[in-house]
This record gives sequence, C-alpha cells and structure tokens, in this order.
Amino acid sequence: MTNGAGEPLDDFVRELVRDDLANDRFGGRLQTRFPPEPNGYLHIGHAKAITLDFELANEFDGICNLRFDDTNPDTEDTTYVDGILEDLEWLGYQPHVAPLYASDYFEQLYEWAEHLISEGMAYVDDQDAETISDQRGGFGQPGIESPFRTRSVDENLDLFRRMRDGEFDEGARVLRAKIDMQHENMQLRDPVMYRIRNEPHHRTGDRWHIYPTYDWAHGQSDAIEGVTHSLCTLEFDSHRPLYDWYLSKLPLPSDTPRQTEFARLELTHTVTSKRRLAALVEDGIVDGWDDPRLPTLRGLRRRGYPAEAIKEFCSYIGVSRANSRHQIELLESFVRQHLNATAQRKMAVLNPLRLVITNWPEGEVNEVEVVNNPENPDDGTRLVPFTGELFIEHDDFRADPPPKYFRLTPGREVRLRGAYFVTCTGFDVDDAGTPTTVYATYDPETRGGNAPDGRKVKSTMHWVSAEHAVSGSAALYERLFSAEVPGTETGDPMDDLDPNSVTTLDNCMFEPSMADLAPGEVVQFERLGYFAHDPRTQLLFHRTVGLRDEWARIQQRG
RNA sequence: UGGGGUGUGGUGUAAUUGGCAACACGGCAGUUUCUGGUUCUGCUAUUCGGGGUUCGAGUCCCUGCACCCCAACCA
Repeated sequence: MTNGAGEPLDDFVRELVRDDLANDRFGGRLQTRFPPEPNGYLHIGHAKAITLDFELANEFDGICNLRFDDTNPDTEDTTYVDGILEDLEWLGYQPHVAPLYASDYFEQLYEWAEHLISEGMAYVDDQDAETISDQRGGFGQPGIESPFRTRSVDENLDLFRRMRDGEFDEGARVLRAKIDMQHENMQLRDPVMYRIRNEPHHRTGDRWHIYPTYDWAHGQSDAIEGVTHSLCTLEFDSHRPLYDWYLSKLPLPSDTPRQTEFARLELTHTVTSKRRLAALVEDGIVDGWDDPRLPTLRGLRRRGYPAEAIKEFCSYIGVSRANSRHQIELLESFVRQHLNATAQRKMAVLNPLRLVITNWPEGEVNEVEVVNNPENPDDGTRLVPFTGELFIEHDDFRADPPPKYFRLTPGREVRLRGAYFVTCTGFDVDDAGTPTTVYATYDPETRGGNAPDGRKVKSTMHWVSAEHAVSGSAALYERLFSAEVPGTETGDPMDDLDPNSVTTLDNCMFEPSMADLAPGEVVQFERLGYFAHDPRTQLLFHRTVGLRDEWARIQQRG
C-alpha cells in the first residue's frame, strides 16, 4: 500500500515499530491482532483498524491474527462472529491462523487471577456496583477504600473459587485488583477483574459463572498469543497504565506486548457507533445491516463499494492521534477511481421518454457496436439493438432549453451513442405540458456515430430500444444524514436523518445485455453513475455513486 | 473539578526532526473526449492565540485558549 504520493506508508506507528525492531525489542518480531467484539457488524471504522493491523504485518514480515474479544456473554452471539468472518474475508485479509477467541483463555486468566490474589494484589469485594462506583471518587477527588480490601488471601481465594463455582447471584461479588484508590488515573482505582454472570456464553456455554472484564482479558490475551504491538483506539489511552500493570505482575517474559493508540475513523454524513447503527436497524429506519446507506461493510458491499477502494482509502488517510472526521467525498473519489477503471459500461434509462425516429425503415432492427469500457480496450465491445422506437432519459430533452443545455431540443442534432446522429423534429405533451413522445429523424450516413462530412454535435446521449429493453428498478441514495456532523444542532444525530435518503425508480429501461448481469456486479450506467446489481433481487440496482456531473453544477449555480 | 490526549488551507494528511510549508479531496478556469465521465494544465487557500530563544521556529521554551477521552460489574 502507498499513500497519495505513491510513497510507502509512514506514520507514528510505523516509526515506532521500526524503532522497536531496530532495538531488537521483541527479538525482531512483529505481531498484531484485530480484536472485534462479536456483538455487532463491522463498519468502515473497523476497516481502518483492520487495514492498519494487517498491512503492518505485511510490511514488516510479521503476522496478524483475528481474535474475538468475547468476554461479555450478555451481548455477544455467533451470528456476529459469522458476519465478521464474512466481512473480513470480503476485505481480502487472511489471518495468520484460524480465528482466536479470548474465551479460549478463560482458564489461564483464572489461574493468573488466583496468582494475583495469592500475591495480595487482588481481592473479592462484596459491595454492589453503585457502592463501588461511589467509592471510586471523582475527577480531582480521591476514592475511598472498600471495607473488603484487607481480606486475607485465604478468604479471597475461597470466595473467588466459590464465585467461579456459581455459588453467588449475579452482581453479588466482584474480584478487584488492589492498586491505588487515590490514583489520579481513575482506571487504576482498584478496577474490576471479574463479574458474576449466569448468562450462557456463545462458546463456553454455561461452564463459567464469572467473566473477565476487558482490561483483565485484553493484555493477557495479547501476551498469550505473542502479540508485540497491540493497536487500539484513543479512548484506551488511559487504560494503558492498567494494561502494563497487569502484565508486569504476572509471570511473563520481559518483552510484553505494547499498546499504542490511534484516532478512530469518523466520516461526514454518517455515524459509526454500534449503538446508533443498531438503533437505525431496529427502528426500521434502514432495511437491515446491509442497507446500502449504512457505513457497515455489508452495507457498503451491497452498495457496490469495491473492497480495494475501501482499503486504499484507509491506507491513504493514514494514522495519527488527532481526532478528525474525513469527508465522505474522499472515500467516494477512491470508489470512482477504482470503478472507472474496472466497471463495464451499460446503457440504462432511469426515467424513460419515448423517442420515435420518423424516417426509420418500418420494423428494421440494427445492431450497433458499443465499447464496454473505454478505460480498458481489452474488455472489447458488444452489440446493442437499435430500432425506430427508443427510450431516452427525460432529462435529455427540453422543449425550451436553458442556456448551456447541449442535449436534445427541437431543431437540434445530437448523437445517440454508438448509433446515429438524430435531429429533433417535434414532440407531444400531456395535459400538464410534460413531453410524452419526442420525434426525430436520423442521418443514415452517421452510422456508428460519426458524420462523414466531419460535422460535430454538442452532446452524446444514451438510449435503449423500446422493443428490446428489459425493465427494472434503481435505488438512488442521498446521504443518510443531511448534516456533515450528525447531531451538531440538537445533540441527537437522529434529528439530522434525511427522510428522503432513498428514491426508488421502478420503470427503468435497460439494454438487453443487463438481463445477464451477475448478482452483486457493479457497472457504470453511462452518464449516470455506478450501479450495483442487488445480490438477491434481479434487475434491482443500487446507485453506488454518481458520476461527477458538470451540468448539475451549472444548473445549481443558476 | 484532577489526569491524559490533540490543535497545520474548506477537509484530511505530510514537512529530510531548527532551513523555501507539500500531497490529495473539494472549489474555480481551461484542455481532451462518441459519457457534461475520464485525461491533462493552471489557479485557489494553511502552521490555535500571546510572548521568548535563534541568522532562521509548524518544529525548541514559557503562557494562554479550544476540542476530545477517563468516575460501567461495556469494549
């Protein structure tokens, strides 16, 4: 991967890795991991972390694994592990070994907890969550010590074993690390290591009644796997001292993993918090986790975003410690760049208007040759049937053209792509004055799209033969949230939802070759944009992203 | 309120670690074109404020300000 200037990636993480390697810190080894919690689907923000973790391993001859951080049975489910596996594979990354699970380390974690207890560094607290929270103190105010903090090692061991054996109710007791209730970093005020949960776990079933917290599980899991660089997002910065504290108290080799934090990815006009995404799905605002308006990986995939474009975007934006929100337009420019090079061109009329060629020989069908992708001659050409009755785009005809309008208008000659020059001779309107049929004559000399006398036209338009067209639907998407930063006005992002974020056109006319498009295939509708064939519904297309549209800009400026 | 983190064009990311502030997206003006797409060219605009050190500061020092994170038995 390279940055925008085509240079190898460089950032503070790579610099740090290079230093560690140069100083032989981990015996010259690099190992990362991507540690999702299986309680939701992956989104574009995860793609940034994934790209970092895996590309880093590629660059430094290291390895990267996938580890499910499944320490909380309340919310986790195998549905999500399957989904995450699918999404990761789609992105094109292959973990070094089969998926790993923090839950596979529960036994080891438990033993280490007993070790800490034996060393007088952990204790069982009988108080409830609220009491513990109150005693923790606040910013600037020291906490107070739990009355159970001075329990004997033996009593702690006994209680902890009985917690494990399921003797107590949920919430009745916790195991806490004995660190410092006065510490200025709240994370170090005797954090909870284990809580009692009688919920079945998606992998360990009902074998455990106690579950490790994130802090107690994460660093140790890293150590068990041999992770050298544990990359996570900025909000874990204040947890790093705790990460290091646990590792330093356990019988481990001295080269313990090193946690480094970077800023998470935020995008304009969307949200990436799991809670908010779940709300959009559950409240029926979108159609499901793979709704093309969502920034989920499955949503983007259905929308037609190429995995390559997503990865290039993630590499390009780099990694830093500054919170920032990238413009969605940048992602879209990567998508266009990729699709422009790869997508096959098709002619599709979204809002059909009848065009009758009055001098066309009655009943004649003429196959004209059009290019599949001008960016890639190897993709060849195809034949498209041309007849005397066609559909053109409603927007491509104006009875009364505004300035700078180059398309079809009475008396004007334009080119029908790959076919002929036609000149508009008249049109019909309905009672509302909307054109219903346009009439034109064609010039037989211009077959193939060029005039032997060298005369030029200002516009080339797409078309389909009425007799041969296949009909279908197209979903046109706007941004899900109209505000750049949803929620800036009222504090609630949901207030910025665009109620019209999707427009579905059901009377689209497609050139016949589109009947053969594979599910999920992404093509360019000439002059309109890139469209992804729905994976399940034949001839339903999702607009991935429009083409850059100068005419729209001219109109906007007025 | 204590601790930690971060401030570079409209947006994001760089700057050989003290030496001409650059790249991309966007915008604007052209060019090319059988897509008002693509290509190509040009233009546009940046170091949070105030002091200081220095021949020279985005970079070092002092100070102020703004924003983000931390007081779950979530991750």
